[in-house]
Amino acid sequence: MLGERDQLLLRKLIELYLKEGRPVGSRTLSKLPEISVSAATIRNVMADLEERGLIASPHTSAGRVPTARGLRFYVDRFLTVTPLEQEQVQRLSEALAEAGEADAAIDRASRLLSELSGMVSIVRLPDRAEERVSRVALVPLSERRVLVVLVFNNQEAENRFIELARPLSAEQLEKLSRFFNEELEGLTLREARARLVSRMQQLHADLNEGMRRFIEAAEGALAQHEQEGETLRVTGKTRLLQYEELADVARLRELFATFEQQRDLLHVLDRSLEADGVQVFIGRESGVELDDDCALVARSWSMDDTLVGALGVIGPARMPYDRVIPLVDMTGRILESVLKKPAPAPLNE
Amino acid sequence: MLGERDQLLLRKLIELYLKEGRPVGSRTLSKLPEISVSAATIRNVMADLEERGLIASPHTSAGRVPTARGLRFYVDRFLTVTPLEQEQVQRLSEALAEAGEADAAIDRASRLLSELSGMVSIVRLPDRAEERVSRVALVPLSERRVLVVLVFNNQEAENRFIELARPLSAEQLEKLSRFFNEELEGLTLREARARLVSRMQQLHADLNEGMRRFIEAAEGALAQHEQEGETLRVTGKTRLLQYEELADVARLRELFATFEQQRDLLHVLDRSLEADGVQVFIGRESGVELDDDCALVARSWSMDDTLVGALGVIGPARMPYDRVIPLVDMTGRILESVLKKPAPAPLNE
DNA sequence: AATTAGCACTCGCCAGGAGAGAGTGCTAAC
DNA sequence: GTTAGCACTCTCTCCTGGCGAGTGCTAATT
Repeated sequence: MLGERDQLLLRKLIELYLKEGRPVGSRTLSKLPEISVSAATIRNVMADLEERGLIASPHTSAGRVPTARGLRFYVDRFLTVTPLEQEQVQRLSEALAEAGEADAAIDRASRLLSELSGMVSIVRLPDRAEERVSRVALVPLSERRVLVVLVFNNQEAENRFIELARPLSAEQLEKLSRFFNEELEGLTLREARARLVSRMQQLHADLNEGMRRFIEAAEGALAQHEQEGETLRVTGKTRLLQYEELADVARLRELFATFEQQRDLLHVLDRSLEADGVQVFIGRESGVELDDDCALVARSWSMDDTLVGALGVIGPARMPYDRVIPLVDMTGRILESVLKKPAPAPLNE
Repeated sequence: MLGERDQLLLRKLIELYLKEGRPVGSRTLSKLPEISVSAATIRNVMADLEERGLIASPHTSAGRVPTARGLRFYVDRFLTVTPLEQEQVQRLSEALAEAGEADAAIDRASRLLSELSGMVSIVRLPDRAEERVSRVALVPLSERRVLVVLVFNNQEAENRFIELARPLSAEQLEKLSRFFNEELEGLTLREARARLVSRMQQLHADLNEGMRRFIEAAEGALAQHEQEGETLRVTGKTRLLQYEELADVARLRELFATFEQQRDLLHVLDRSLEADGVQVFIGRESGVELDDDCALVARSWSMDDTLVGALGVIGPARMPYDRVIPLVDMTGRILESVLKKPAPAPLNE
């Protein structure tokens, strides 16, 4: 395939390009201590590499730049990752562990991922509608107002307020509470709604007006979340402004438009769901309408041993892969461990 | 001060500028049907207006552009607002009414404000630490896991999970529940924590180990929110990319940096807290490190008759004030009405 | 046969200059 | 007080001619 020397040259070229961000010329390369051939020879090699589609020249007299394919090759063959600094690992673990709920943990993860990478982070959120209700609590607030607390997997809770047309007695509430817990436990929100509707019809005669109304209202409240349907969180868009290679308003606008779209992004993330470990998508190969000099580093994450989503960062194709890859990996790992089942850690000894 | 004709000219000049975004020349103005004097006369008037600091010319041969002061004058004296389209009002009301909790309503408000204005929206969030606990509910999830639900003002609820070192009996939980409700009702989170600490010491002897631990854990859980301290929500930053007058990466970067800072922004918003109705800050007059061709339209909003925050939009100084002002106003109004006390609307009929 | 030095060539970038277009300020006439 | 006229200024665009960087090819070298 590719000779030893050719590989070395490609490698050095890419490393230089990643560092400096400018096209690399044959003379520059020839001056490197690792390289003992002359500029002319390098030019010949470069011509070959260009033919293979690994590098390209922006114009006749501008040195060479790695193509998406070249970078891909580099990442697959040459890259050695730099282990994450202990300090960063520390920071991630603490921040995510502190967050009480899964939502909060995911939120922090995306923020930190963006901050530590200096790029945009994307996280595919688990679909709440798919999670299973483990407990329902009714908290009377006033004569006509009741708080419904939905607990999912014993890990997360959501609140819904219900306004009553007429007051309910404590016993009635008690009865309703038992009813909800018996009926809804283990169901997803979607199923729960359906169940309520069907039970209402069955039990119609046994229920009094007030309780029926309450169940109706509860059924409406369950629907609340379904619409929101935010399945992708994109954090830190504005960080992209700092990269010179993207410093062009028209291009940025396009990029941001892609983020809004979400569909494409989700699609790529889904592809990384199947694979193990960290995936790197460079340029258009991702299938996204991403600029050719953008890249996506992603990793899937699971909750309770089922895949639920993926997370990653998007930035310029010219990014420090050796640092970004372990960062994404570690964030995924930590997030997983935090979300694993009700935290088994006892609070005080 | 300013003659009738001079005012008309200033006004027309600004309207044209707002519409076209380019410097306005004397010839262009003279062609307007409302204006019957010649270009030469207009030039004389313009010289006066320039002397007063109301307009300026970017360079010798480029027509005039209103200064921040000129715009200010325009907004104060000439502006007639266009009432909001019924459809938009509808959309706002519905979206905000649907959101169950205050948090969600505020979230939607900021999103809509940004979307409908096409600019950045900023909302100063009420400080959760200042809100008063109206109810505490303990929901046992498993032997060693309890969900604590904190209800504020009967309108919002937050959840905290607590891990127990050893199981508590149902009676103990019942007792704790009563204890929390009696002790904490009407207190802010900060006060609640303090109270828990002091009561712990007083009652030390009367409590058994498990309950003491639980109270300790609860006290820790209360602290969770205090750190987050996000007091300002900025939504839709990337919309600014579409404005030509800001289409410059360096400038955008600065702007975004200002948004991150928050301190300055909060300061300006606070100024609008004191005033009634919608406030307009143009350019640097806001005191923010805002570009001179940015403006802020803001309005304070209250909850239960106490001022809690402000909301508004930031965009190019050349914005359609006649539409933006009523939009900000209406959003504030609707948000207020939605957050007013537990919604009195009965659910069915 | 592989490597290298040499050299003509190409292209982007920048400075300088010319011409067009827009708008002004001033002056003199109305 | 208003207006027409005109010289002037300034930006913008297009063109031009170096310059520097880097290439591809060829012929000489090892």
